[in-house]
Amino acid sequence: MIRGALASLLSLEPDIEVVGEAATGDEAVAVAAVTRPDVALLDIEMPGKDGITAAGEICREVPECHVMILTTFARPGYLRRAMEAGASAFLVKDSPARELAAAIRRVLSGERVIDPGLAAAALSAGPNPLSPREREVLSAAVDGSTINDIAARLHLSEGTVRNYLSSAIQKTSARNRIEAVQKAQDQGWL
Amino acid sequence: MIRGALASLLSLEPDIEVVGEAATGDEAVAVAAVTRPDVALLDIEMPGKDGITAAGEICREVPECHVMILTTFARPGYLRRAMEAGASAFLVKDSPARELAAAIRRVLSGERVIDPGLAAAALSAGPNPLSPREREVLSAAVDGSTINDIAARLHLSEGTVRNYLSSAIQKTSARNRIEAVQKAQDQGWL
DNA sequence: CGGCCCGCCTGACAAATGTCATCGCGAAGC
DNA sequence: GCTTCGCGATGACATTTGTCAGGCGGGCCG
Repeated sequence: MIRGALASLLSLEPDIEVVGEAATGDEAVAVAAVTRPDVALLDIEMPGKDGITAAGEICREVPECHVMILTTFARPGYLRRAMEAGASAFLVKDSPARELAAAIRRVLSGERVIDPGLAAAALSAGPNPLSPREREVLSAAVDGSTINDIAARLHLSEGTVRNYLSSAIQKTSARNRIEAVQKAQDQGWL
Repeated sequence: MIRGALASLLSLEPDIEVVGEAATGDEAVAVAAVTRPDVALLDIEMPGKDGITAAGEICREVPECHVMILTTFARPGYLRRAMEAGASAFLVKDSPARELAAAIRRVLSGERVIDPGLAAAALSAGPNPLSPREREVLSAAVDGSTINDIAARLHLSEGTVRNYLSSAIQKTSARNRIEAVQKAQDQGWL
């Protein structure tokens, strides 16, 4: 519904034409490859491939396309990863709707559009401190799995999983895995 | 942004006029009390007062107003509580945008609009099995607090908190508090 | 009025989780 | 070729968490 509503609204702008829509990340990449638009506007949380990896693929396969990220959550790590993937803009959904068309025009003219406060937060927070393995284990813990489940799923020993969780807990300065998961998600580290 | 976009879109319909917008639950109640609209369209997850209690208050204070809930999550418990609060419609955001105006017209003509599949799920799932105390404790556990934190915050003994959590875990047929919290939230029981 | 029942609270035990010290192994540097 | 360094893995210990078997105390029926 949201996507459709924004598309309708953007179509009303005289200088903007909506050439395609997609519900998933993979679909977005496929549609962009065919329609070769000037701008691709992506959400991050989507079924299937997430918006950031989709952004990377679109940048690679359709180099003339400016990729913009529009997301609900202003997480520093999201911004960082979006930029590394080659995005030209990073907008959060709580800015007024009028801004969207304006941002698209600015991106088309070659500018990069980023909320200054969020940029500062992303830089001051520093890069993701979690090692790949720690991220993997922490991600496997989000759904409330027990240590044994995680160990089985990742083909690790029980104790190993504990250590990774423990170090993730310390790096996030949390008191247990639940807080660690939440803080990591807040930062966009997963 | 979403609210603004939907408002713009609805304003384009010849027979619909948007008379007010609000960012929080309390604001929504206040605006409705002043503008006395035919229809109030509410989200559930909002800062401040949540949409369901706001719906109840609007129904009480502005009886001629039809309250509609538009939410991201199709949770049975949400639907149940919305209906108990007096809502006339329950829509999820993944239906197409065109449906929204149609649903508003149907509500105005006195119909109640509910997704049939969701209604079935809400009825077959039965009512919320958690006692008030269990809900309270489980809600206090969502942010990863330790048992001691919860006990202190709720002025209970440590062991008591454990028992409530334990029984909540069994009632949700989960394996630990994390799964219990997730399942309860899925059902809209918190 | 008395007993019964049920929701709420407390204490002891078992299992899981979190912490620490240590080891193995491959990559980077000399 | 060797050393050094750091990530990944393992095992033993303290703490937290989950389970269970009871204790009040207030409402409902006989």
